[in-house]
Amino acid sequence: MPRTHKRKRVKKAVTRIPVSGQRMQMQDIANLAGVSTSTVSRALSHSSLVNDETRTRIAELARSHNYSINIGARNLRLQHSRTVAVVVPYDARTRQHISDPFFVSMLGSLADALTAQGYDMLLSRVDAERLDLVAELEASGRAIGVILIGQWHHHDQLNELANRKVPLVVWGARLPRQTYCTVGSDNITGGLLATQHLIETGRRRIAFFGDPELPEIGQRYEGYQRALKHHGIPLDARLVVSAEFSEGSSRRAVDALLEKKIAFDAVFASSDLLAMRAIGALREKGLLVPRDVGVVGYDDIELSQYFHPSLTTIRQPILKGGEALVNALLALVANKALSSEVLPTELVVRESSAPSPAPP
Amino acid sequence: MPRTHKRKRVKKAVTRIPVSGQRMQMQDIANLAGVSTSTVSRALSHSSLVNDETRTRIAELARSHNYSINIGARNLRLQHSRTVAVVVPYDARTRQHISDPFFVSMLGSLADALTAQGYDMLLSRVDAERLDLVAELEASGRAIGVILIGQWHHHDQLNELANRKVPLVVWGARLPRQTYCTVGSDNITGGLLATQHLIETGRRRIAFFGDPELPEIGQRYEGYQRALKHHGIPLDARLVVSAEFSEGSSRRAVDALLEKKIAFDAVFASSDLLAMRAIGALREKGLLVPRDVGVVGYDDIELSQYFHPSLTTIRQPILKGGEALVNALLALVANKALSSEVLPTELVVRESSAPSPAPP
DNA sequence: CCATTGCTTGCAATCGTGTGCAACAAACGA
DNA sequence: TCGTTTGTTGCACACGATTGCAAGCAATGG
Repeated sequence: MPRTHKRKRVKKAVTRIPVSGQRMQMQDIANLAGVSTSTVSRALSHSSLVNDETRTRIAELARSHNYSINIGARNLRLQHSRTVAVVVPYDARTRQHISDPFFVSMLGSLADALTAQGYDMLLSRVDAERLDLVAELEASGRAIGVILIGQWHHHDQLNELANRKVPLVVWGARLPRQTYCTVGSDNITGGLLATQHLIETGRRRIAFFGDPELPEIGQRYEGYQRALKHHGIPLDARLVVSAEFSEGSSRRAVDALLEKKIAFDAVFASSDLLAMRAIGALREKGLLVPRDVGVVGYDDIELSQYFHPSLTTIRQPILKGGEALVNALLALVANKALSSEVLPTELVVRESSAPSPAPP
Repeated sequence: MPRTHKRKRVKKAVTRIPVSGQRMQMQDIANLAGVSTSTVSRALSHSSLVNDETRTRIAELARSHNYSINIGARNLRLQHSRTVAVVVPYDARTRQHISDPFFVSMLGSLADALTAQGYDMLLSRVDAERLDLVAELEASGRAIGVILIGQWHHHDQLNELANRKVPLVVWGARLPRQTYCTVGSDNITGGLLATQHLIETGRRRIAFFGDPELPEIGQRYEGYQRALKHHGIPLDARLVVSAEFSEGSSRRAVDALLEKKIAFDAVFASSDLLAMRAIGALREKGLLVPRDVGVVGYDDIELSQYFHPSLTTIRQPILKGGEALVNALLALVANKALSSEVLPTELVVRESSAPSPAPP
């Protein structure tokens, strides 16, 4: 025998009484206007199915009672949303914050680009070792897709995410055997320009600060190598110091070179932050920039021009980068064809690389 | 005669067939487990109403099919959400970005504090002249409340928002006749400490860079005044230069003082960014810091210690600030009693304020 | 005068999840 | 044997919006 239920609930009375302090909803506007919620819905979405007079009356009521449509309910019904997740991976061991000014500028650029297209931005910090968690952001409907700032060491994890069809776009380097979409700048050319510039200002012993294991840094290192080769300067592996983004590593890098008495007359630092710290460490050791050591950074963060000496650096197109990331993600979500994008970089010459006097 | 509808839709078949590529939902898990969605819902929310064996089986199924619950639907049903909006006002005329490193660090701190409490963070940029728009974030259900970074000139608008019962917490100064809740640092003491320190290092002609019309800056200026008074130094209004946050204003401030031949031997800049730019401008004019001019900044952003000369500054407790903002907002949303909070500030002495040699 | 057309509007179902109540089964006590 | 208790599960409705279809009304044409 099938189960039977005796209880029959009475349909909720249509006339919702708007309690003071309660959130206004469509039914309330409908009551005020003497129409149904259908009409209110259509009026507010500019449907042509509503009489002009009715539409303006409803719009006026909605505004004067500062009613805003409930986004959650709307998203549920429409089966989509206009929220994009932006994820900044962090290192759980060091509890390192969103700190590098370059990433921060990128955040601002993304906020602009998303706002311009009418999207909301959900900002998330995720443990770099648990990048698989970003899938949850999309699967739970929090966001239609994910923009990841920085690929770090996690090429494989990212490939796996892409294979699982997680809508994902990454700021970083384009690598071989890559199934996810990246937007980034031309790191090889950037590294080449920086190194070439130091060579042209008379330097020969150019140190490289940065971790070439990171894809973007690796490509800058590639450019560094090419420039050396092109000018017939032998690569000295001892000049390559794997400084990380963390505090103090620039100092350790400088110390290491000096302690081992490895001569150098220039530093190509793989970020402006590293460059600035390196300049500080050099100064502590009595070495002046650019007199004793020429320095070129990377990113062209805002402070580079106010630093002393002002910093020669490679500018990454941040504004374009943000826009490109957003466009790529939206294309991906819409199932449109898309390919990874590489944006141009540019050398910005300032004081920190001024030519050194010719050796005696 | 009442309307009648002939059409009667057939109830949707209970057995949803999970199409490949379609998003997994609760009904699919229910089918797989051979139970109803009610049981799945209860199992996933750890209700004690579900048999242990059933619960683990369902949990296992959900995990292995990487199902995540639809947050939107859940929020709609539960009438709440766990998303907090963080708003960074911007100046529409200058299109100025989220640029001041201090605000950025605050963003990171907020992200940490929110994540720690299990909240999502919606990051929004809003035209500073249209702060009323932040109400929409809450009214539309996007967020349960708003954390605003910086009150700028908009005390009245913020009061109005609070009067409209918009759940809102602001990073900034506590002002008289304020109906909204603020969290901020002790700007008066900060200004006092900075100025006192410059006086103690032998300076008498101390310029103030910043716009005292802004509440926080105004309080720092108040501290500046008190320190001067306490040491019997007359206030010279010509030394107060209303530099803004925007680029180039520090340079203009320095130029203005020099052109009018107003003597000064120190600068108290109301932010580290201003201080760094001021030092750059001074150097261009041949004035050395700290030899000719002692400089103290405000905020203690990360780069201050790497700057040359390293920057004496007033440290604001950013980590505590982020936590306090989040706690205040959650208390506000829960209708708990809460009051504005003032956090302690601290003088950090570095090179830029080293004592000048005694005058001959 | 009635059929047709065009313009507006409302009914009811729907999106995916949570929960009060009812129902069923098993265990228990009298 | 039968009522009661305890533990587990399902039905049906609700959350606040959108929309296909049907229906009402006025204007129009034959």
